[in-house]
Amino acid sequence: MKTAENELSLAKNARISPRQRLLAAAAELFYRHGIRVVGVDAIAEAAGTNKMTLYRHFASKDELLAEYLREMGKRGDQCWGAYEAAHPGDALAQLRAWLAEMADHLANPDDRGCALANAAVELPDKAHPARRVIEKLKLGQRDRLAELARKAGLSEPEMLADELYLLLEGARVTAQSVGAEGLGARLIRMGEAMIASHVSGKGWRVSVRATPVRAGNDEQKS
Amino acid sequence: MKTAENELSLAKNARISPRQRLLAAAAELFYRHGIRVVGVDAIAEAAGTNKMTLYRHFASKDELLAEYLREMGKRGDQCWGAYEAAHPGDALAQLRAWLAEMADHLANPDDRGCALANAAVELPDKAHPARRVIEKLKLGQRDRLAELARKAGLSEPEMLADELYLLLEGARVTAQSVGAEGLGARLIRMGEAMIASHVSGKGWRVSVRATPVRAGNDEQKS
DNA sequence: CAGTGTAGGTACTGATCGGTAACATTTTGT
DNA sequence: ACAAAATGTTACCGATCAGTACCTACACTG
Repeated sequence: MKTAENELSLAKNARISPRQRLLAAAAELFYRHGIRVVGVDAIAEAAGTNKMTLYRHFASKDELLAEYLREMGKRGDQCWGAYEAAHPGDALAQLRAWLAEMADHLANPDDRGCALANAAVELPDKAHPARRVIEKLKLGQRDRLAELARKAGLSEPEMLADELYLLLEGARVTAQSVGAEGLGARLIRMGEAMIASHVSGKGWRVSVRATPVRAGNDEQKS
Repeated sequence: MKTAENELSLAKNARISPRQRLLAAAAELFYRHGIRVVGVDAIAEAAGTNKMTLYRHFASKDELLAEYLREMGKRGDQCWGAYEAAHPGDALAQLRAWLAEMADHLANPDDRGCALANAAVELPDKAHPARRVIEKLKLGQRDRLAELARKAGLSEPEMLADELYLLLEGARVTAQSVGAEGLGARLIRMGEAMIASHVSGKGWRVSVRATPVRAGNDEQKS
């Protein structure tokens, strides 16, 4: 169904290597429908090719999955690069840009949360090779946050990174299970408060001014 | 493997109705291994019965799944009852007991996070009947938090409930994707700080003291 | 032109899935 | 004791799964 646009976007017509088409199709399907529910046939068909070509480029579905996860990690890295480009040298602004974009993602009804976290939920076997990829990438994301917090001169950067990270993960998973009603605004408010509590002084023992206190309109959309 | 105890706990020997045995087995397997990966045959076998009996009690796997989710909701309710019993009338203590127990769950290596959230991740189709169950139960949990916060006389109880809820969800999902290393302590620290910021005054514009002021036994169990 | 490697296509394996039919057996209520 | 209900057993259905064998078509390189 609706293969029309897919045919145009990533079918063989385009001069893109089958491998990349397969990866793009796998990313789309894995993220949208889940890992276990998507079969290799469906991926090959969505990529405008067939199963044999898939198995010529990837040793197994698990390896394709690992590649997909690595790709998602790279995609996240590119986002960080964009923040760096938008606010060169201003680590704090980059951090806040990240927060704003994450809140934006929440509002998107097509968003299915974090691909890595979802994959971890679908792969309970901790010995699964993809789990190592997930762990590495997730720790990398947290380290990015910590590095940014450190560059911004915030106190206890690792602690702040953990706080922001937990907050974001909670928001993303909550958006999936109960919906994203006004969650973006709440995420920003809480995240800004966390950042503010680390601007100076140490730890939580500091007065926190979250959002501009203007009462009344705390539910504004992005 | 290790069917010995299972045989004793939920096989037909025990005078438990097949329906309850099936539900218990489904809960165990769904939670431990995931929803899509566990087949009805495996559930029936783990319950010491067979597929036909399963289908005589549940119209479909989806309905069994919905019942399983409702059961998890009930189980959570019983926890709340325990907090109420442990700290009768003291809503704040109940809230903190909840936080401590959640932190405890994180440390358990067998913990697989929130069954409802995991199910939501495995069921991307928002029209799936189980999604309504998940949403209702999740909102119920949040409302419990808000009610407790209100009873404890904390400011902006709904806001605090959201904060604690996001924090907990983030911690649980993070424990699954990257591990629970020292996460329980961090959860308690952040949660206590959130609660403290609502003890008086309104919103974030209040001085926050993270760790409970009364030094000594802030780690007390339920 | 010949040779080589990549891609597409078809058909297959063996296993498992959710769900059902038909029948035998056990438990239960009275 | 007897009938009715609940449970157990086996076999089956159509669909789908991950993965493979085998062959053909094309494009590039010499």
